[in-house]
Amino acid sequence: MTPTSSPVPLPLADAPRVRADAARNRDAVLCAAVRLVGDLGADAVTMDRVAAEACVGKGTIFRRFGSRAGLMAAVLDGSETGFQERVISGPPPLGPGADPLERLLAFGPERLRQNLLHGALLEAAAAPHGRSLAAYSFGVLHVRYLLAEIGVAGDLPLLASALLAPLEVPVVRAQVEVQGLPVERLSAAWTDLARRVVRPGAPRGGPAPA
Amino acid sequence: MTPTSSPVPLPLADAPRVRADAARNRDAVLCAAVRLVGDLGADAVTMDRVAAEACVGKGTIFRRFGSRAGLMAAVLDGSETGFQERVISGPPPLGPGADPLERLLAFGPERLRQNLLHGALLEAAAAPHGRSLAAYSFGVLHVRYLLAEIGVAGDLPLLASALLAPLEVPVVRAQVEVQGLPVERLSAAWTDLARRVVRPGAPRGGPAPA
DNA sequence: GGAGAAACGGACTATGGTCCGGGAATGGAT
DNA sequence: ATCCATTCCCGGACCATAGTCCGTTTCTCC
Repeated sequence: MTPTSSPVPLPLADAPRVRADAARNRDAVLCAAVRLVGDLGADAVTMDRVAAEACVGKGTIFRRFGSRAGLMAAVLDGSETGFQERVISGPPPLGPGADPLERLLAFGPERLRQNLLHGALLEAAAAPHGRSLAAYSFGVLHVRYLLAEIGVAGDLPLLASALLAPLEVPVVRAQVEVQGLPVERLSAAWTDLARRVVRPGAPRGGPAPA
Repeated sequence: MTPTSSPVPLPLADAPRVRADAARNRDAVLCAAVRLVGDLGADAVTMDRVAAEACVGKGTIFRRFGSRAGLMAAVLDGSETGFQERVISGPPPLGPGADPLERLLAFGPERLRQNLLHGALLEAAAAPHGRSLAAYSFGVLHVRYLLAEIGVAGDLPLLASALLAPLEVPVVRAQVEVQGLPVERLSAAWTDLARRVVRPGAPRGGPAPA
């Protein structure tokens, strides 16, 4: 797929040469982890199990992925990348081509669905305490861009973060799984929220801080 | 059962009589936990340490508090109760007596401060995955009430939850401790958010502007 | 004082994460 | 091509900690 004209995939400046066995093991571990997560669900997967499945020592996993969260983040990477691609270059209204407001109103429910779909995995991939940083910061960046495009004034980074916060996995999980609210209702409430935030009227909002 | 007219303070219908030693141990454990959390911080406190400090077996702690999170919730209880009292019956603008909007705008920053102050403890008190249910549902209830009082129309429970979500400990911790944003800026952004949400203009939402 | 129920406590298990001695891959020298 | 020195990696024993289990102890009520 990648149009690299070189035999080895992009040595990338002075990338410290990766030993062949290391790469092989990394792949084996990731592969085993993906399979196990698919079969048993993220929170039933233990590191020892992954190690055994990949025929690899436990230490190897931790050296390559740092922690359980790191491994889960790697497992998650595929679908998360797909999501980001759909946002960046997919068809409207999620992708470019639609009005920024439309794109925003499409983004929330889509992110919500994504969060519910991969809930366990996303939580497992969250750093010790906090959300999965990569996924989160992409969302903030995108929403912030859309808000600017729409012409919203104010502290855009924090406004974007505030719009994303109600979609966080623990929040929506509690609402859906504990309170039993239907997903459509969450979606509707979120778009309502977004419209309220975006709605013109300049409530105050000083000039955006640097 | 029969309304037992016993001399002990409020047996509460048919409360199963609590054995004296059980109560004593419970107190000892809680006391030790409070002290240790105060001295070392919530995440340096292990169950074994608490057990040793309270001169009690580890099993006893788990029987009484269910889990580490349960114990931490009990430790947290004091300050959380204090916070709720200030909201329910304290002086304005947080307490009753001020306009609902003023109360709302006071509530957010106060909750924010509370969350930053007891961040570690609040996270430790959160159930396996999710927020501390008691604190959260109180906040939702209160904000929901204020929104109704202000005359906001729409899905109030979810709107309230959406207003509270950006104040969640993991979110604000990341913003303050990782990104280094000043607390005042978070406060300002939240009140801006609240004003936007409350601002009249009926974007759509449900009918019944009460 | 005795019977029965409840609680105690610490050994035990499960799991994430660390450490370090042994060993293989790599690149250069012969 | 072979061999050697270096470097990095491997793997599983080891540790810390949350949570469970069950024989023993202690309380309560009659």
